[in-house]
Amino acid sequence: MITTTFKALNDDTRRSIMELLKQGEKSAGDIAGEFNISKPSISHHLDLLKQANLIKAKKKGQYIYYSLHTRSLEEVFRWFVQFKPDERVHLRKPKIRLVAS
Amino acid sequence: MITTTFKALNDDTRRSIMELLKQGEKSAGDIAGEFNISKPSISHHLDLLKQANLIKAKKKGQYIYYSLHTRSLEEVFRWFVQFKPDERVHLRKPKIRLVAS
DNA sequence: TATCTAATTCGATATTTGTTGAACTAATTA
DNA sequence: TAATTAGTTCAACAAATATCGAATTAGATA
Repeated sequence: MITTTFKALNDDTRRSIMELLKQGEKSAGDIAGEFNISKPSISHHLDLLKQANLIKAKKKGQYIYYSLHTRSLEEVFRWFVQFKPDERVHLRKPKIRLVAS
Repeated sequence: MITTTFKALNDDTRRSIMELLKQGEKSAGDIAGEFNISKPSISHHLDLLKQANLIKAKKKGQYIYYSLHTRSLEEVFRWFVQFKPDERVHLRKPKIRLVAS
């Protein structure tokens, strides 16, 4: 649901979490350590991002590692494209591309 | 501010208004007529979209016409691109393009 | 001028959202 | 087994948000 995705992205902390995860997977505690916010609050943010399929969780022992899962970003991407009809946008990497400009 | 843009986009009615305006400029009353929501509420939504530079207003007599103003969509677009590094995305239409796939 | 229409602003309200400390679950370690 | 650690869930609360009817502003028209 695109509503869920937009809701998840409508928060500074959550967008920062996503940018943080560009570095690779991180445990919930590591993520919480980067913000001046309580762990329950971070846990809640992670839950909303997970609900929106923007991140995924993998449990390892007593740790839970979170990483980017940008599948649903494509959906939002597509939503934006409708407003920019004169621009060519590739959502998928083409097999062969020859571009001259 | 990207925060303002994400906030503006985080609402079904406002996203619908944007899609409606793809047809061209419409007066506030015309827009309100498309939704089962009071005019004050629509007026508020239009204000938030305007604050985010997603639409612009032009007064003509006693009417106010709203139309798309997708400049700030580019900013959000760019925000998304950072999460899709292996895909080529053109925000601007290139002068010449030869593509084979 | 008085009236009508288009749209916004105001004031109030119900709902949603972000936040916290405390309690809880599950895995590790002494 | 008892204690520790990582993380979530719970309950409560403050702030933000969407909504509405009423009041207000501004332009058009009789």
